[in-house]
Amino acid sequence: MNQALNVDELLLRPQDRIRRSAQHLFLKQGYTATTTRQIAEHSGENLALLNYYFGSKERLFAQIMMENLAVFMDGMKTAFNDDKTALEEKVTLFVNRYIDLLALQPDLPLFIFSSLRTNPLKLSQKVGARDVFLKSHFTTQYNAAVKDGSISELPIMHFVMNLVGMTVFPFVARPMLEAVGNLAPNTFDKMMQERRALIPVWIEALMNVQL
Amino acid sequence: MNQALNVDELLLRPQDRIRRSAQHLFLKQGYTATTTRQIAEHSGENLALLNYYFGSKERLFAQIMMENLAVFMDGMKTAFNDDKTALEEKVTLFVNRYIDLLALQPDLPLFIFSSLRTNPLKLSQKVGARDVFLKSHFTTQYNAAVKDGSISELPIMHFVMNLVGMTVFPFVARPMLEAVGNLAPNTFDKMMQERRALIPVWIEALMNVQL
DNA sequence: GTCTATAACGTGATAGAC
DNA sequence: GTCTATCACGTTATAGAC
Repeated sequence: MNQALNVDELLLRPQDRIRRSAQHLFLKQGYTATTTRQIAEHSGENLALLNYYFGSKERLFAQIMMENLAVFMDGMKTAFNDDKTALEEKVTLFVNRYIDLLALQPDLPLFIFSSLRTNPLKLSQKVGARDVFLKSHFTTQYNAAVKDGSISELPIMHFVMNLVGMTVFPFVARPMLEAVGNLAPNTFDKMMQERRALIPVWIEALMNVQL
Repeated sequence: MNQALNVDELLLRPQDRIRRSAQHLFLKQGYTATTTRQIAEHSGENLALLNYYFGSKERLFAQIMMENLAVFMDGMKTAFNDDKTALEEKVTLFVNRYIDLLALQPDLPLFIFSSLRTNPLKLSQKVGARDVFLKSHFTTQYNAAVKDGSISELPIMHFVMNLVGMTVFPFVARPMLEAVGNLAPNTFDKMMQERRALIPVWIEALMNVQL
């Protein structure tokens, strides 16, 4: 009974263990600060298998990077493309989905933004990202609401900056926020739970501000 | 007249040129991705001088890091500690100051947040950061305004998350925002200029939201 | 597929001449 | 103070045995 491995662990192939360790280390430390030796040791696999399965460190990173970008984008996709929900419901869906995701993967946003800065995506991949948002049901609804005057006139990108900023930014700036606010260990997580209810109310207020 | 160096450049000592190049490269690439050889070459100085003047790459980085953290914090300090201005004016000061700063140094926030994640500051330095905010005139004003009911009741850290999120976050997420919004090259900068006037109005609306 | 051993190179740092 | 030359080591990647 001192068997530490569970069924999942036993079923994992070497390439999956390597991928999982790469995911963990790249997100925590970034590309250059993570060595192939660290990944091999952390995964319990042989160093040479990394190149056998993935070709190179760079190709392994690209795979991890794209998987995570897809996960990050998927939060937008599912919240913004349901054509049965109203604008306000989509905002609530978005906020809850991202706070769920980032509670489990708090390093995800900083990893994505850092990686995008040094390693900008090719146009083809950007186009995917663009369609997820600009061609979403959300965008259609938003622009229609502006036009019929039910919300104030404001370019949708300002709206997105506010929504994503209020939801995602705290996870990026967490150490600084905890320092300047002298927050106790659990306080940050509690505040993010409070923000599930707060952000939608704030966003609605912003949509009605007279500019 | 084909002399490219100006007076400033001529007056710079070797240690200053190294520091300046380190500043440039560390902010763009981060600690591990920047080599001492890159810094030496970029500065036009000899590689050995880096260790002669700064002891090690790590000590050079610590110096750059603390200078930049001080610059970043100073934006908060000056905006929040003038005891002659009202709450709303302090918000406007804060927004303008950070948009000015980050227009010149767009990589600063990502550098700070990445560095703080992997290299958390010691308590003594955090205490400095804490006092800058928690003991500021702004905090006193805010808490008084909550108490007398002139703004809605909300822990000040939620307020800060919103203010800093709306102002600083776009610079962190810029590549992603440009991709999802399909923004033309100059559009981002124009939007940030628009936000100088928008954010204070939004913040005031948030302060009056009934929760 | 998996391993050991090693190649080929880049890194931070320093000894020692000037 | 400034330079060249070099050390000692860690890095990614691969050849070749099993």
